[in-house]
Amino acid sequence: MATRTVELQPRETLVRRGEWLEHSYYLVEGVMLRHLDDRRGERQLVGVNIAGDFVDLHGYPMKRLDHNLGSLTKVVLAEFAHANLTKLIEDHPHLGRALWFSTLLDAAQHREWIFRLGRLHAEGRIAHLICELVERCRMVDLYDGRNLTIPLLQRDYAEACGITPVHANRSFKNLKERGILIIHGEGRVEILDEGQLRRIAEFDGEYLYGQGELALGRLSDDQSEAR
Amino acid sequence: MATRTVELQPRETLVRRGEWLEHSYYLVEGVMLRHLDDRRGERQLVGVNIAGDFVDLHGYPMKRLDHNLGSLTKVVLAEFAHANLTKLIEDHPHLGRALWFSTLLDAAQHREWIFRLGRLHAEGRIAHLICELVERCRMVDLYDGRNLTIPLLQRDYAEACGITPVHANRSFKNLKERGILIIHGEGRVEILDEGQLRRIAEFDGEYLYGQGELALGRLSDDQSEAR
DNA sequence: TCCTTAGTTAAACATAGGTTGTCTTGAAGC
DNA sequence: GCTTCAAGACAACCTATGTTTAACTAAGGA
Repeated sequence: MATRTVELQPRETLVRRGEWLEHSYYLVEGVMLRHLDDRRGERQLVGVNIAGDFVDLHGYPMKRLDHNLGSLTKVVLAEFAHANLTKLIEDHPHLGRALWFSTLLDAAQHREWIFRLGRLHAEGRIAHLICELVERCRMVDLYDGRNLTIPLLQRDYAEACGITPVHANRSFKNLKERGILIIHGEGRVEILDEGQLRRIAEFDGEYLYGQGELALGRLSDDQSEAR
Repeated sequence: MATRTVELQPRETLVRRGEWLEHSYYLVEGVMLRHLDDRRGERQLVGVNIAGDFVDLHGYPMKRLDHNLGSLTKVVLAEFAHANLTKLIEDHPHLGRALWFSTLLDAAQHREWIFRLGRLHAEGRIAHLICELVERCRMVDLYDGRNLTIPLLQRDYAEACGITPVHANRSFKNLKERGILIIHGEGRVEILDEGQLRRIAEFDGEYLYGQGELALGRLSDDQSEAR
């Protein structure tokens, strides 16, 4: 059903805030970042997408995006025309609900990001973000049990956590001294003590709705579940 | 189509995180708050709902909520059974998209809350929240051009903005001294200089999708728009 | 080899915001 | 009338985080 495949180099922009859309994109491979900019041009990340995410499906009912969307790594995207989605949903209402559900996962993640920024200190915020990414990578078999291989720079962690790069650096240093994790070059993060990591993050992965739901990645398995 | 009407007294809980749901509620009158709790029981607000909002429609595709939902004021709710929504959507796919859209408005607001917490200082955060509430009240004719009449306490502003009540108090004092707004008792906020308020909030109301969209409040007007 | 650049590390200092405690006010109850 | 309580105001002090600047490292190009 995809109309075509699109590829982006690292750190390219796919959609800008306010743009009107007639297609949505499914992320086949790579990592993408969603962000808002403040008046001085500083970015606030509002989401990270990995392979298997429908990155701007909300652009289908909303018709334009309220944030910017770009690649972190080299990415491969499958493009879907909104007109085709409309037809699909009218023919298969349960698929419509599955797509709806997948956009609500974003909202649930957003709420957890609000919690992270509002209630946690720098180390907890970084820990929480890493817990989320580990958990989501685990769900799609991109986690080897020890290394998170999403090539975010310390600057990116700072932009996600509402802190400065300098302070992100201080925090990573503390986390390393406490034996919790080590950030290596090229953005590889080695998790040494996931239990403690989750504790300081006050992390509870329920909001990722990992089990028994209409997860998009397993769409084909659960048509029986619908209705 | 509503199965029944539900009323709550101020500061009562309607749904708790993790609860399984078979109904969703449309807020007919009053104000509701959505929040997550940290380990010590401190609350982080993740949303404010006013009359005209479908407060937990995302509980329909998701089947359970990842956050708590309660009343701020006395509220009147209309209850909709999920089974009825399913039938409605299958019979009227464009209504399905309108409902989907309304849950995506939440997500857009969440993103702006992330921005607020990540990029703004205390005064800007409070200003941003007030701008959002003013704008949303204006959209449903609940704003008189000068007074925001949502009875949030300074404590509530603090819980929404990720600061302490003491610091919220300091910030309100500064905003008053700068001639921007005055918070009166019982949560009435008098806006003195909306232009400056929006400036320090870096506020741009685009994300509320106020015009020309499938706003739920005008569902009946725009069936022509659908499809 | 040298230079450049991006990313990171680090120290010194400045400030926003947290914490604690005290005081005032007004409403609710007796 | 008196208490009690919640909300708010405000001051003193402390800590987390921001800011600035500079140094260090690794990769890549000339």
